[in-house]
Amino acid sequence: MGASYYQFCPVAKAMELLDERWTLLIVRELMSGSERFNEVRRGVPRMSPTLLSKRLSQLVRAGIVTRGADGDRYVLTPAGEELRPVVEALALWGIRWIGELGDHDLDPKLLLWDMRRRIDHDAVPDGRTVVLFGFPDVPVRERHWWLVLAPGDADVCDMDPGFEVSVTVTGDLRQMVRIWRGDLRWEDALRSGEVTVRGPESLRRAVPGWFVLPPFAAAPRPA
Amino acid sequence: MGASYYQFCPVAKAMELLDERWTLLIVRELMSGSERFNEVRRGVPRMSPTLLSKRLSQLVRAGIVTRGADGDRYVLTPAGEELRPVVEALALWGIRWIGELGDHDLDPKLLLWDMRRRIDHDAVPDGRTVVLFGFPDVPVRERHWWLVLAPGDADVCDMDPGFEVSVTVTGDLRQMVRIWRGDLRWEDALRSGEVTVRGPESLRRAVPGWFVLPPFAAAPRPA
DNA sequence: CTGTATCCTCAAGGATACTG
DNA sequence: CAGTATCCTTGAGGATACAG
Repeated sequence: MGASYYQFCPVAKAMELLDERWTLLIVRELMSGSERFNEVRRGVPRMSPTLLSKRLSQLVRAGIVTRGADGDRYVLTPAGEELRPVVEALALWGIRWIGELGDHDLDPKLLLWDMRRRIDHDAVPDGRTVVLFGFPDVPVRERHWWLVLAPGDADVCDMDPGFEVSVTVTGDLRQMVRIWRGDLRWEDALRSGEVTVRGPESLRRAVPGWFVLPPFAAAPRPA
Repeated sequence: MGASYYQFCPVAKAMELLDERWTLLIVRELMSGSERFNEVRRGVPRMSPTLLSKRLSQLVRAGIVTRGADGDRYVLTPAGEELRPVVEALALWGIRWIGELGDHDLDPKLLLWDMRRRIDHDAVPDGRTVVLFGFPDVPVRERHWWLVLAPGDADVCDMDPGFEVSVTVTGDLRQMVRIWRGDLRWEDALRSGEVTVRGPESLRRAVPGWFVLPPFAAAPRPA
C-alpha cells in the first residue's frame, strides 16, 4: 500500500491506494478486458513481472480486484468497476491537455495490442483477413506487424505468420498513433500520403472502418 | 516530474504528472479556494514546505497552475480547472469505498480548516458568533478549537481568542469527522448524545445549519 | 503460462533548521 | 509570509534470472 496521508478526506484516502506508480494503468488494463497475468502484462510491458505481481496483490487486498472463480483470472470487484469514471476522467484530461508525445511513448507493440481489442468484427470481411502494418520510422526488428482477423477473433504477430496478406498499411508509427488517439483523421492521413494502404480497392477503402477508435479519441480538444 | 510510462495512452500521460505523492491533494486545495503558499500548506500539514514548493513548481511547469498577477498567488490554469472531474470522481469513489479511518486520519486542525471555508454565512446570526469545539478524545494540546464567525468571515484559533463563546460543541473528533463526511447525521449524533451542543436554545438548534457539508457527503453508500 | 527470487541503485520525500 | 538549505533514510521499483 502507499503511505498514508493522515487525512480523512476521501480524495486522500483514495490516492493512498491509487497514486502508486502503475496502479491505475493496471486498472485500466482490467477495464479493457484483460484478465490473465500475461494479458495485463502486455498492456504494461515496461513493468517488471515482480512489480506487476506485487501491484495485483495490493489491488486484491484493497478490494479492487478479485481472483476469478478458476483462481487464475483477475477481475474487478464492484469497487474496482466504479473506478471507471476516474479512469475516464483521466483519459479525457490527458487527451485534451497532453498532446505532445515523446519518441519513447510510441510503442508499436502497445498500439497493435490496443487495436487488436477494438476491432469492429462486423465490418471485417468473412473468412481470414490479414493486415500487415509497416512503420518506416521504427527499427527493423519492430517494423512489421501482422494482424490476423477471423470472425470474432484477432491475433497480433511480430513475425510473418505465413498467411496471404490482404492489405498493407504503411506509415510512420507516430502518425498511426495520432490516428489512433484521434489527433489525426484517417482520411487526412491518407489524402496527405502520411499513411498509405495497398490492396484490393474494396478492402483499401474499408480498412479505417475495421478499427474502433478508443472513446477519448472523439473528445474535443482545447482551442 | 514523475517518471515516464513510455506509453501514448492518455491515462498514462496524465498519471505521469499526477501520480506523484501529494500532487492531487494540492490540486484539491487550490480547487477549494486556497491561493497562498501557507493556505495550501494548511491543507497538507504533513507535507514539508520544501516538498510543497517543489510540487507547486512542477505543477506550474506542467501548465496546471500559474502564478497570480501579483506573483504571489497560485491559481489553476484552464487545464488545472479541468482536473475537477478527476478530483470529484476520486472523492466519490473514496467516500463510497473507503469508510474506515485510522486514528491518525483524524486531525482536528484539518477538520476546522475545512469547516472554516464551508460556512453558510447567511445562516449564521449577524454580529460575531463564536463556536467552541471540544474533542474529548484528543490530547489536551489540540482538544479545544474556537471558530470565530463574523459576516462573510471565519477564523480558526487553537487558543482562546478571548471572545464570549456563543455555543459549545462537544463530541469525539471521530464522530465530528463522521458528521463532516456524511457518515453520520447531525440529528442522529445529537439524539444519541455522541455530540452535544450547549448554548442558548435558539442557537443550539441552528448550529448544524451553519456548516455546509462537502459535496461528497451526500453520496449514496454501497449497500 | 504464472508468477518468485534476488540484487541493486537511486532518488523520493520526511525532518529540521534557517533566511529574505 | 513565503519559501530555501541540508541532511538522511528507506523502500520503490528497475533488471535479470529462475521455478512450478
